[in-house]
Amino acid sequence: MIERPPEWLNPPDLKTATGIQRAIADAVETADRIGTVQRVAGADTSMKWRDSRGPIHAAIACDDGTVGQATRIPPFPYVPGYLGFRECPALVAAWETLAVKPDLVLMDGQGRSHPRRCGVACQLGVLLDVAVIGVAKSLLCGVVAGVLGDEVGATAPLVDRGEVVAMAVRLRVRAAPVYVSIGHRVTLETAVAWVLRLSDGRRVPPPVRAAHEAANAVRIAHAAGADGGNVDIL
DNA sequence: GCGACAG
DNA sequence: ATCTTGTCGC
Repeated sequence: MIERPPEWLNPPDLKTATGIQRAIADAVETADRIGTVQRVAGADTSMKWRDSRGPIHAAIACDDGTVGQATRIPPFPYVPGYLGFRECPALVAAWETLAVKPDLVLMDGQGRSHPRRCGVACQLGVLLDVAVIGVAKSLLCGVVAGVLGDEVGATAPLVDRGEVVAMAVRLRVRAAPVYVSIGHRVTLETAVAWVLRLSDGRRVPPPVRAAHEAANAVRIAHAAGADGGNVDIL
């Protein structure tokens, strides 16, 4: 049984990055009651449109406003089921630029809800040895069992080949759910509790949004030559 | 064989 | 994933 968090956050000022950062910090203040987590971050990557062989820009956005970032050339184009092998090199490099490491990371993508039960969130968690929760916006495998309620906070299990591999969670009314799954060192129940705690009434939780924005910023800066065209090829 | 397919 | 323009609702 999953307990609903007692209170919801006020919507942040979405027009500014500081608004998002405040939302994350506020959420962590009330969320650390369900664990020993001190610092939360979001992780995401960005790339040029229709250029699945081009550089991958990774960002890890922490709740204190610091951002780890890196750019890498992926070893192969996008193939469903192999995303972790494309994104993890850049993500690990971004992690290494952080002076202070987070205790919990919300990764944009699947964790156990993967054909071989090892999505990008699992891979990242193992490589970094840190707790990771997978937050995906669409499905790679599995079907939602039963009916997902219309209300914010509604959940329904995602089943693949007889296993519950994730939980569909509605974070915004009249919006599609996100799929929360185990990444690393966290149970599905705890993962869902964290996502609910960190949510602010929008479809995607603030840490993932912040990481998305940060990764986009890295890509824009790279395109403008602000990084001197620096790309470490692995 | 056919369709589906995170980011 | 990313790009672009327009429309709808609070």
